[in-house]
Amino acid sequence: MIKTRFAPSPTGYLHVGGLRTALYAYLFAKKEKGKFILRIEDTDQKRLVEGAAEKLQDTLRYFGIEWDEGPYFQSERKEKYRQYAEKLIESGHAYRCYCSAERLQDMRTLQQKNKVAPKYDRHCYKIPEEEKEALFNQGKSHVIRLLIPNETISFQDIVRGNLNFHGKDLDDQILMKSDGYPTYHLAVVVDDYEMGITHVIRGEEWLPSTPKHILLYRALGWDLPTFAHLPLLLNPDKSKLSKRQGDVAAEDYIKKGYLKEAIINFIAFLGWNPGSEEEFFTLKKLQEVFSLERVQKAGAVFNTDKLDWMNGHYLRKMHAVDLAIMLLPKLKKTVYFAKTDYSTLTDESIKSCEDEKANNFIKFVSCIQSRIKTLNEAMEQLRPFLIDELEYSDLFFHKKMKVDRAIAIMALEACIKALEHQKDFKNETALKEKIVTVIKSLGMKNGQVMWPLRVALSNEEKSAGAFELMSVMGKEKTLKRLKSALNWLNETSS
RNA sequence: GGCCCCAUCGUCUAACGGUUAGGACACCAGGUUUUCAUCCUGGAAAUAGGGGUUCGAUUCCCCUUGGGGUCACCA
Repeated sequence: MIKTRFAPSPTGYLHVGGLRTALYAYLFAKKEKGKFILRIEDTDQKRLVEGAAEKLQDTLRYFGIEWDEGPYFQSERKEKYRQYAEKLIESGHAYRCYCSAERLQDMRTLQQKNKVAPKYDRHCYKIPEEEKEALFNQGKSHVIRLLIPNETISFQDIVRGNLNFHGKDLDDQILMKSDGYPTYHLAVVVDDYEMGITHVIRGEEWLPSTPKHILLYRALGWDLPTFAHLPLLLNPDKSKLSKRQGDVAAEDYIKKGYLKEAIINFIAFLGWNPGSEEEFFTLKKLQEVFSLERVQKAGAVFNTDKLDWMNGHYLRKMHAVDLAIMLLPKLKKTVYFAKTDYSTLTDESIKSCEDEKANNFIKFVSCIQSRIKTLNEAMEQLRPFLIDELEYSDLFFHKKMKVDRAIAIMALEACIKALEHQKDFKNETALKEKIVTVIKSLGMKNGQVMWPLRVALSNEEKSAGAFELMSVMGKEKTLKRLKSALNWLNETSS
């Protein structure tokens, strides 16, 4: 049976690169009707972050990536690694090293000065047996190192094909640290073997250490799993995706108002494609079509332009009621929302379209639905519906549409005049007719009236349409807003 | 620096020896919506360079160049 795993170390948050690795490992397991397990690699006591393991699990679950087994914690399996390490010493594949950090540092400095690859000089391997025994009996603090044989190491990788390394280029890797914890290299091999992992799916940054793992499998007499090293996610400058150049935590994108469906869909396509021109895939559909053979070799720049577009698509496809329910808790966290008429809304009232308030709210949401790329944008565009006073800005002026202060003032004055005689504000068609007359009588272009009008009503670059806004707000509020916009235009002219 | 990996429009990618090198995002232009957005139509935009192999190379091989990863008692 196919079995994959995701094995993050709990250092704080789930990296988007990690999310993609987890996704691919999960999708592959599901596609092959196998199992996906979660293992927490917490062997570095110095880097442990409180609560990180729980957060990691929450985030994975949020995205719908559920594991069939685990989470296993490596810190709870210490004894196991120790036993295998001892076994490796007995079979001559590993040895104890008593070198101090200072000696190692000096050695490396010298090597770097001489421009040779920094590598352990096997000092402790070469010392006489009696001396080794004496050191051991003294109980001197030590590590256990893998004795790298001088031979070629070859293996197959699903995405990269046949790969060759040579032992002479490899360092005698530390397997057990002096604190009794294993290093990643020992722990990953032992666990992948004991947990029956058939496919090791991980990032390309692990490629250089894979030969060491192969050596361990061989020394322990175990069959090799299949390896698949995934291409890296990149910064715009093509370096490995890093915190420095943007948000890298999966939660950051949730916070920014991206839907999990969009994030999953987007990230699945960074390094993989289905071979067709279809591009919208749910997690479920991905489970049916994913294959490691179609994984890209080259790294992919994490460019969120496409994520924006994709998120907009998912947002537009949502039912307005669902979107409204999704937006409500976010609105409740803002400072202004509590002061509005809508502060008493609840999920239930929206869901059942209980009263006028709920219905209005849903209407607001559907007005802006086609104009938003993220939930955070939705919050911006909802403001003009909810609050009374807008704080205007130079948004009124639009070069391309030839709207300057004078034009805006003229347009708004005429609109106010025309609308003052309008009784029925519910009827958008009637409102439209009124404004058309205004445009004609002024002899202006459509945009020269429509732009300042919509800005006066919404104060947003993108927002619900002018007629939608007027009909939702009603006469009194519409005129009040237009007048205050006119005031602003007059007052700020100088 | 040693070792390793990679290389198609700005970005994500398709084309597993024969295509006018396709799609998507972003960008630009036009249309619909008498506005912004949505939506529709169109446009500009790529096989890093040089050698082979072949009747024919984006595709296979080699070299160069470029980029990246990795070389810890971190994962």
